[in-house]
Amino acid sequence: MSGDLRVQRSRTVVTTAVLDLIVAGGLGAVTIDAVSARSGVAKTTIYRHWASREELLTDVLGTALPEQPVPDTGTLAGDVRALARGLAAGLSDARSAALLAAIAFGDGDPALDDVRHEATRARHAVVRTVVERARRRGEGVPVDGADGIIRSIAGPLFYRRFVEGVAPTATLADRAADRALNGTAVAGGAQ
Amino acid sequence: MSGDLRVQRSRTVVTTAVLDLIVAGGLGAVTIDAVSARSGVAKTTIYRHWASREELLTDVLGTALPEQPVPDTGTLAGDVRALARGLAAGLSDARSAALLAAIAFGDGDPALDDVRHEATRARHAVVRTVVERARRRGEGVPVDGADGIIRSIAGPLFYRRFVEGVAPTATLADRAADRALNGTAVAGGAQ
DNA sequence: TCGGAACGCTACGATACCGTATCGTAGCAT
DNA sequence: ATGCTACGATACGGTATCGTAGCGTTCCGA
Repeated sequence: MSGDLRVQRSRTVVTTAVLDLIVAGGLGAVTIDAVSARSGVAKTTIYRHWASREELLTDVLGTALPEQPVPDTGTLAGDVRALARGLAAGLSDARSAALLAAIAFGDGDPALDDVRHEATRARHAVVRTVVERARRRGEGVPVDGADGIIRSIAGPLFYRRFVEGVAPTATLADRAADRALNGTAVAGGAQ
Repeated sequence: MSGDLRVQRSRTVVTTAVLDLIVAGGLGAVTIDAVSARSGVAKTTIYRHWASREELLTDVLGTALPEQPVPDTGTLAGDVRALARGLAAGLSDARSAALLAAIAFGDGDPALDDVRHEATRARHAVVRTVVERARRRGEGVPVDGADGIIRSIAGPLFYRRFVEGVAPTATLADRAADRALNGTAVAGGAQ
């Protein structure tokens, strides 16, 4: 019924070009003309598949970030450290770092806020899972819970990457994980 | 020699308009036409004082952030907590928050990198001063030093404000300060 | 094979922005 | 009072962007 290879090809090629442009120059670099030039797909064809630039960006931002595997090391400390290292690795890769920046900060266009927030929420869900599991095991958890851990990990790593302009190392990730768990009182556990 | 009130007035009115626009819509909202419309100063006059949009933004970003007072509570913990609370307060004010975002993240235009980095360095200097003073007192200091503290404070607070979209509270600041100092091994102190 | 769908190309109209030119007006200093 | 300087208004050339129209070409599917 709808197995036209041309359609599939156009969509994937355009999507890839959008990601490339985000990596190269952020969301602002994603103009339809630039996408057309980079992908080799005619501008008219792009508009045949997406009604507007906003819809194209929404589509890409909502689907481009791969599923985050949930670590299961047996302890909250181990899981949190794994998550921190995973994020540091992601931020060290130009492609995923640019995508994370686009999702986390946007470009000031409120039209993308919904997708961005949804994608952010999905990223955070992994941490919530890990914390919830630790609670069920009876482990102690920081008083500010998963949100506190999220900010204590993503905060410093994002700051390193996007303000200081340097890719965070595994050592930095470990320090962030360390602080996330040991910096404030724990509660709810058998300690 | 150069006490023309008209010049002074034009410059201040334009500068204020630029700040207003940054608050309202980020660096991207600062177009010369918008500045002219908002300030009531003719576009030609703006160009008589600043050679280009870039020069105008450089000027404003370089001078708009007020000097940060250096806390001196007698202990590193007290000083760090004061700094964290100060930053949280700054991020809770729409005006300074927008300015901090502009300085920290920019808008992708590399032409502003120099000012932004210089302004960031100036902000960080306060933390370095506090840490250096603690070292001279013989206090223990986290192994990753002032940079680690900076990231552990600014990271979570920035994340709260610019990713989660919520103004950080004093409680959040205290937790960040707590984690910044207690999360990782200390060194150099008499303990 | 052949009809319809998808595609590419080019050219638009409509904005928005930068930075400049022109020209007349208003205010400052002396 | 008068000359110099700053200012305002308007218009302009140039570029970039969005999104659309027209038209011919290519390819998929039945």
